[in-house]
Amino acid sequence: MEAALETGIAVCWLRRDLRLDDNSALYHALKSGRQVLLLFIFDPEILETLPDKSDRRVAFIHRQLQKINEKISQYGSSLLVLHELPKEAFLKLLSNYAVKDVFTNHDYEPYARKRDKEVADVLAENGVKFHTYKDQVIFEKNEVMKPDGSPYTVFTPYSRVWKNRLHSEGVPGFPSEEHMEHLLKMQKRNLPSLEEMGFQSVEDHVPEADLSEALIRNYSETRNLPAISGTSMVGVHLRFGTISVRQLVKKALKWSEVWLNELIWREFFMMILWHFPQVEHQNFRSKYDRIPWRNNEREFELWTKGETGYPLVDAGMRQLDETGWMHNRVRMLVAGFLCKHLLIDWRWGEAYFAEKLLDYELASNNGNWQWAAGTGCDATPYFRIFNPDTQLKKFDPKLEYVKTWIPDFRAGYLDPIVDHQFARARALETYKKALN
DNA sequence: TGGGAGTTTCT
DNA sequence: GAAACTCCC
Repeated sequence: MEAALETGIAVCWLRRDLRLDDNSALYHALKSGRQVLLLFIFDPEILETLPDKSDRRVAFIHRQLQKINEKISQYGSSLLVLHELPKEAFLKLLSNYAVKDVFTNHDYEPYARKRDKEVADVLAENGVKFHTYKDQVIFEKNEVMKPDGSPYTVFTPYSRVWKNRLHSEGVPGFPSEEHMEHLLKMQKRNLPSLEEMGFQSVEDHVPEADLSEALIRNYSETRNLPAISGTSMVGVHLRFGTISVRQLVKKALKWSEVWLNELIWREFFMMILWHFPQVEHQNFRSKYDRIPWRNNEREFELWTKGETGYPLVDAGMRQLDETGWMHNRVRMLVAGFLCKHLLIDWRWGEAYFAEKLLDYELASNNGNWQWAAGTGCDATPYFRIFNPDTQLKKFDPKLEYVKTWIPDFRAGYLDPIVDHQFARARALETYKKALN
């Protein structure tokens, strides 16, 4: 390749693709003909929004970067980890290295789009080429659209087109792991410590993803039972890119249509956020702006603490607080309970989940909260209101899950903070009046 | 990827 | 009296 004759290096900027295998941007960087410097930037603008300085996600990222650094030291290279605003980090980088190209993978969130635009401008001003790639999804942006060119806002037709397109195109691979010899040779550097960045190291104990054939095949049967380990726990790994979504889709195609649909829901909500970035703060359906949320702070606090008096709701909220994870069936129940039984704005619940969930992902969290509140696209209708006791009988009849997270649970338990029948009637009345 | 309430049907 | 069905929210 001609580029190999020139002097100057390439930079591969990792963000939420923290892996060395099947990484699209890394693959293209390593094949560019230049030596590749691997870079990660801890963005203070993001870190300062995290209220908990023992945040498990920061610890998880830090640990993953250490693993990557260890791994590439075997190739005589090192990860460079900076802790400053990305724009400034790049200016510093350009003054220390003869950078000719920067490679990175697309990030679709509103803040990331703004950040990447700024970095692209800085690089352009300095004559550096900025190459960006699709990596975290199978189909992005405008790739799955209605025949008239507008974005889908209903899941089922979207998923149909998504699947057709996948079958005709297949799943691409980017075997970056086969080209590691093109990493820039340099002395191994240490990462800034968590403490230096204002955080504390914590046990993150992120569960390993279970990608076994048996689990994925049984997923459609076991996924609704919170007492069973019937879910794959891939959320956090997809969030930070420690697993390639392409590898997951290959397994889904072989073993489970239902599990594949969950992966498509993820892309559906990412597509929605791309085309309708205002949903980050606003109802997808503006008609729902008229709902007079009660927003009772005391009730919200009881909800967060898992003291609503409804066992399955409380067990879920306690699991979330203690582990940073909640079973999906229970997520739907607690979200519906907050919005409908308590008439608290979905944004409050969304913000709480964003703070607590290890697998927090803006597009999915927002999409699913708006789904539960009825304010979103393809959302659950306002009159569909979960009965927390019925859900308990259906999905945890032996109280196994409940007793795991509420060890002192007894038949009496707490008095419900609100009577189901009363709350149901109130929600129907409130929504109906607002939507008329 | 509901549930409540009323009605009919099965036992 | 439980289970199935139906209409409505």
